[in-house]
Amino acid sequence: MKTDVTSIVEDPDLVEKRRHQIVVAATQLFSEQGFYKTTIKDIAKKAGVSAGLVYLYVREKEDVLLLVLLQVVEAYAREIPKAMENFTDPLERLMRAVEAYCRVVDGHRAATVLAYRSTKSLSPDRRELIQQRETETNDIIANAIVACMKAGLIRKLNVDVLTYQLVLVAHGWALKSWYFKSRLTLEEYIVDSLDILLAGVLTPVGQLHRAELRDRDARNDLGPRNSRA
Amino acid sequence: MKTDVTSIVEDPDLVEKRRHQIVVAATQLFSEQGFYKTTIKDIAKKAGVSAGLVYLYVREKEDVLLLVLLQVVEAYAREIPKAMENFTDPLERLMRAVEAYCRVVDGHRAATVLAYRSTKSLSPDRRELIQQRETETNDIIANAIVACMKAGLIRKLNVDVLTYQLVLVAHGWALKSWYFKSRLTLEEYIVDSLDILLAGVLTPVGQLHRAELRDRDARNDLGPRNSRA
Amino acid sequence: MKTDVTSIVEDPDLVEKRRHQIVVAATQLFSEQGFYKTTIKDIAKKAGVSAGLVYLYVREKEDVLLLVLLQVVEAYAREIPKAMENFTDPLERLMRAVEAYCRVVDGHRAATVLAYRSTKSLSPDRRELIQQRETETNDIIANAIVACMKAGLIRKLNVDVLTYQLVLVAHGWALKSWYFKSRLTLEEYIVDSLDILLAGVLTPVGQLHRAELRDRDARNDLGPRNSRA
Amino acid sequence: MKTDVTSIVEDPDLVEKRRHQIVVAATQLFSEQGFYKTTIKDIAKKAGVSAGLVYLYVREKEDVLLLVLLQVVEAYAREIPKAMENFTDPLERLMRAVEAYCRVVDGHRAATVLAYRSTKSLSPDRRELIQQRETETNDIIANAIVACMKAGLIRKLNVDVLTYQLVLVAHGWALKSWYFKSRLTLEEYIVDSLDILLAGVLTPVGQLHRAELRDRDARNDLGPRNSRA
DNA sequence: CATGAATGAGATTTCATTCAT
DNA sequence: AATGAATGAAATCTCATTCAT
Repeated sequence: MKTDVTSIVEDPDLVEKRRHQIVVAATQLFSEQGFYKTTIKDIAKKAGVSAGLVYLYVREKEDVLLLVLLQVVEAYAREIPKAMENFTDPLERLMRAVEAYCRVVDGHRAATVLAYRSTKSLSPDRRELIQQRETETNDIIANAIVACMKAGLIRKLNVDVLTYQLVLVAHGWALKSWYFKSRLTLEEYIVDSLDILLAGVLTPVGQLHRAELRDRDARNDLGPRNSRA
Repeated sequence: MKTDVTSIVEDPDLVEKRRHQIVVAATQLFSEQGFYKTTIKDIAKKAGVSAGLVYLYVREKEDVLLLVLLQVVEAYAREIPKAMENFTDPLERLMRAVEAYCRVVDGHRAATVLAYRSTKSLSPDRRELIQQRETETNDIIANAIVACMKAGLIRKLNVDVLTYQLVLVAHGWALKSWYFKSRLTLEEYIVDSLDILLAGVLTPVGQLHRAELRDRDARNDLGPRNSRA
Repeated sequence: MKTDVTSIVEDPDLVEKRRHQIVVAATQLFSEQGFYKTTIKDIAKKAGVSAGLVYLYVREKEDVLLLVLLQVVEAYAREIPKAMENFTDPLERLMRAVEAYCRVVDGHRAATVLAYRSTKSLSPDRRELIQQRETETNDIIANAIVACMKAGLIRKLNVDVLTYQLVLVAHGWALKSWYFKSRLTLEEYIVDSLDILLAGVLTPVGQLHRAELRDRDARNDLGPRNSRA
Repeated sequence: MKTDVTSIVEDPDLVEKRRHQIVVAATQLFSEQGFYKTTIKDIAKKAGVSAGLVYLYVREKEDVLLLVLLQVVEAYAREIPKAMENFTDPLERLMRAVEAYCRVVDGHRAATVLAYRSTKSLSPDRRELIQQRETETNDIIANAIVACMKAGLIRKLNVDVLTYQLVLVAHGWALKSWYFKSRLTLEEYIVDSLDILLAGVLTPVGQLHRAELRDRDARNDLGPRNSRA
């Protein structure tokens, strides 16, 4: 969770607060104009601080990008496990994970696209840091798939490929939002995507199990968000 | 095929030749270092010409990027129909299309990633040009899906979502090559990905039909590449 | 002893103490990295105070340099007369003066070099202040030479030139310490330098007189440091 | 003679010419205001070129300083041997060398002072380059002293110390010009300084020999510049 | 008195673009 | 058509200095 991005300022609360200001401003600007067309002065102005101040909280401009990207990948790493934690059924856990992933992406659409566009603008070590976090997130999905497989709900198949297909579902929502936005809601997108992919990978037992889950949710007023395994 | 990129030089053959030199050099450099870290001088040196010459064939640096990206999306628009043209069976056409897409992406891995990273570095009008071509390519896939649906091979579902899922399969090979390269061959990736997606979308009739296609290919020594519907 | 460098703080003892802290830190840093590469923060950190504090005792950064340089030239003005005060013989006074000069320089090697390098970094009025003190020191040497001349110990010659030659002997020890350090001790340097210069300027009477002084010192256990005229 | 300072521009004549422009402007500005207070824009303006141009001939600002300082130390290394080359008499060679040294210093007064002030502003490797050249120059003087010693003209003494005393005579003319300028001509300074130092180091034979040289010069109308051993 | 966060002016350096040759 | 030297605008980053606490 700790970054190597070091600050001249000591007070950790202040660092937190200032960095937040900077990251919020930078995320928007980077998304609109890209990393290189955004100047430190732009960021400072939008954040309501002086240009020099930025350098009290960051060593170089690239650190701002790192901070922005870390924010996203750490949102993934935080939100997805949280969405799964109250469920024990393997299939439900997998579906919750994908759903949560899509929702986090939706909440950070700009930054997700930014991650695709700008990770290579980072120096190798910073880039590795981001990719490592991303891999950790993917492992959560992969583990959920393996659990389904062990429970006989998903047929034997290449876990890496399915993992990436699910991940790309989530990322795709951000990457192609310019195309989807006028055609689908996020909920429809999630349901349709899962429909296609799960239909392709569930065993007959898995299909039955999925139908049961759907029935249970339909009986409860509570809706899927609060269901228990 | 026609670009708005105008050149001072008249002789169209020379323009063709010089632009090719420039695009080849630029593609490699943009992929390695990104658009902004690559200078016109870098490109000129790698292309074996002077910096000034570039400006005889291009009005601004961004035009070079446009030329590079056009090259990729036009490769898509050229190769995918070609891979389908000798086939009439709707399912086979769809599978050939996806396979061809993946192969073109593989042949332009660097440039495909570049498209994700750098399309936003273009001015709005140039960006639109690229996105329009991309949409055209997607339409080829979408039409193939619709054809399958009409033939009762694919069940009713959201065509846009499936289209994008298939497109993301192809792009994913480039985007995540750093992850896949050590784990899968391109062929395995294509087969596994189609396996998952088709299993999820084919109707019972479609499943049967797919099995037939597979049997036919297995009987021929020719292998799938030369089979006819 | 009085500087124009004014302080916001009233308590003179505190001013004294704080300035000492600052000067000690600054001397070392300026010597190692030069005036411009040394930041106020560097100085403050090494002095164990805050950056803001420095500005309670100094009006601008240049004042710190002035303080540092004043410290050296005032060490000259203090130490050299002290080394002469117990002697009345003109030749001995001159030799003591040069010897003392060399020793003070040795004790402030870094700051002496600094004076050569950085006096010009001062504003004109501050620079003049330093040069004036330096001239005062030189006058001490010049007067000692004139005394020897009047006593018939040194032949008629250009006093300014000899003065500067003697001064440069002292300064040279600091300026070229990178060259001398591995070849000579300070004592050897002083003896050899005086040997050369005095041999060149003493009258026959002066030569005899110098021999007498040397004999006297040799007879006393006391050694030259404590001898009386 | 060749520097590591590399230029983007190929044409060596142009490089020569531009660098000369730059060095002339920089020498004056560095001398007046010091290295750090002089901006690249100042230099460019005084040289009558654009700021960007400077960077076609130099990689960093520090390279300009290196170029300026090299110019001086190379003038030493060029002029001093030239002043000696037509003479074979060891004492005459030594005197010519010192005289030439003083004249070169006089011609580069500003840059000589700059060398004292600013050598430490160079990075270690560049600094070493300068100091090495300086040592080479000193070796010329040292060798001339040794030759006199072997010929029995100078008494046994520490060659390093005498070398530096003679070097400091030359440098002193620049370092203390603010003091000397109103009191002495360069010629008087040279004669008086040599008078003092040589009187102190010549053997009786050397003294006689020096007198002979002086007589010979006095007999010729030609004056010392054209005399032969 | 002391602190240290904040400011903002200013310097170096890069590079797209032009243009004389 | 081609070259490559020259320009000059713009961006990053540093740091002396101030000032609220």
